[in-house]
Amino acid sequence: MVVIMQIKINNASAWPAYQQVVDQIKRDVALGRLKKGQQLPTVRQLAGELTLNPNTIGKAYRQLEQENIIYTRAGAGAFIADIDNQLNKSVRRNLIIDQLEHAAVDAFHMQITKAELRKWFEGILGEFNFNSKEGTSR
Amino acid sequence: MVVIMQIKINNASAWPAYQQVVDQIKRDVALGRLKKGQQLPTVRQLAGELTLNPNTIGKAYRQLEQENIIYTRAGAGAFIADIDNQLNKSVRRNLIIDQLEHAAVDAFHMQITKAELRKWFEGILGEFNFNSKEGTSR
Amino acid sequence: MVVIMQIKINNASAWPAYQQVVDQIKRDVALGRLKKGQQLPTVRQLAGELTLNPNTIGKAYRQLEQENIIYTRAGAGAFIADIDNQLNKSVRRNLIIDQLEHAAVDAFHMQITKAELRKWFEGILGEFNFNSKEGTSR
Amino acid sequence: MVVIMQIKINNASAWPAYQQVVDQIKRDVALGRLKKGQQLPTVRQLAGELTLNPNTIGKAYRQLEQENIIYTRAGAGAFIADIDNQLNKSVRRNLIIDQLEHAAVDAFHMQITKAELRKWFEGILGEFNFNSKEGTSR
DNA sequence: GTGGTCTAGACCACC
DNA sequence: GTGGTCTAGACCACA
Repeated sequence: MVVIMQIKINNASAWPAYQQVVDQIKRDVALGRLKKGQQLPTVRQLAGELTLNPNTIGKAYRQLEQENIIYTRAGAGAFIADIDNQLNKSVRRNLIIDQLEHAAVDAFHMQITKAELRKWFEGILGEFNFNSKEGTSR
Repeated sequence: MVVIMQIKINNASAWPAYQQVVDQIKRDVALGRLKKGQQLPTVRQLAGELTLNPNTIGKAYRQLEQENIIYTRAGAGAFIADIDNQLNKSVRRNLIIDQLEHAAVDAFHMQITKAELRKWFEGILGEFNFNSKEGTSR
Repeated sequence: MVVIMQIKINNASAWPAYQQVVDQIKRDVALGRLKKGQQLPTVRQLAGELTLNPNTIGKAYRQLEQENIIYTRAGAGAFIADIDNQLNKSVRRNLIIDQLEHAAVDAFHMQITKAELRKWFEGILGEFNFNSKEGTSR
Repeated sequence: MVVIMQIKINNASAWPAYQQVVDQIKRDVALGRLKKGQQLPTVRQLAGELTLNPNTIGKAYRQLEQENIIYTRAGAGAFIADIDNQLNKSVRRNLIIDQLEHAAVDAFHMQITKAELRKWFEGILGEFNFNSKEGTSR
């Protein structure tokens, strides 16, 4: 009943392990691999698979809960939540724009052309089934 | 001869101070506000302006030097370097794509449409004088 | 003879399921929807309706009995009790004041005006048939 | 330079220790005892005073940061943030109303009169300097 | 069984 | 010095 996750932890990464878990679960939700109501692996189970401490997974789940990506019920498990993150929109909008600008700055310093960067960007957008007035446009 | 920097540090930001300095200098280079050969403020001078510890500025300059954004000459100061970051292109390519994807994931969770995200992205690209039209500028 | 309950369990809520059952029954008594002597559904019956574990309902009933909101008769069922919670009044007084103060603190951090908060409070009081006019009703 | 806190932890309470720390700091901010920019005690210092583990205090500080009550800077300390919690307003509005209603339900079961409950409520409001169009009205 | 809390003690990045 | 991350292992409430 529990989903099989395809999470990989890079110990050499500058990002903390719990953050990598958060990011990859958010990504899986965005890509449609995880859907509303699905149960996530238990804390202990995922900790075992990734050879991390259960506390570390617990921290990741707590952060996901706070972002309304999942909800957790002690004694029951952790589940993908319904999407309702209209909140904080103004704050997060800036975060997203910051990320895009940051990527553009780095691209400049690598002498990447706008055309190339655009191509990468469109490639990523293509992977998502956005809540799109664009419906079947791809 | 020394450039006047327009750097602002946000103490409440999640990013460490030295990282904010690095990012804003990289951004100014990318936007053309800082050009090859221009001298940066001394560590102590900039530390004074931003009311930061000189160690913090020193760390920022060291990172910029490592990324070949600036070069430092003992007894002379720090200067904007010529662009030659062809080096670890494949590594950085992935970093940029990661950033773009990360932004897209966050956008999904905010229920932002592809069209809107594309608009933001183009807006950012518009600010830069990218190599596309300046292929020979170095 | 058995009352039809209008209880809803929110799985995504931070409150445990048994607590939600307790709260809603207490609320229904306070609002006059449930009256002295009325029989509650059996544990199994309510568990079935709410798709919860009978243990969970059992725990809720046990807590309600302990608070003298209901009484249970072996072989007969659970019934709404007469009000006689004069007992640990001083203890509970503090609990209520704590709740009110907690709400006020949260309201402050949301920059809600006193007038607005007062309006909400009066709105809630209006729903109840308090003892003020029913002094002799028991 | 660091504020002296008047926090007390009740080990017998049903509330976890870290939650009690969060609540009391929020309360002190709301009551005006802690003001924008003030530095909080260090994690280790407060942990020592309350004979709790530094991790427990760290958890409390992290939660306060997420609620935008404070901001923390590794290597510098934790500070009271500027108020800007306009976000989540609709969500939190319901939380506050839930708390008020909960208190009213409990008061009913204690046979407290509306007048008495109102008196308590006004007593609490009196302690706060709300961002009030009521200015000096008290 | 589940997740949540807490402790003890380690190591790291940042200032 | 600061806070942040992580581990190991304990205990608790909930389902």
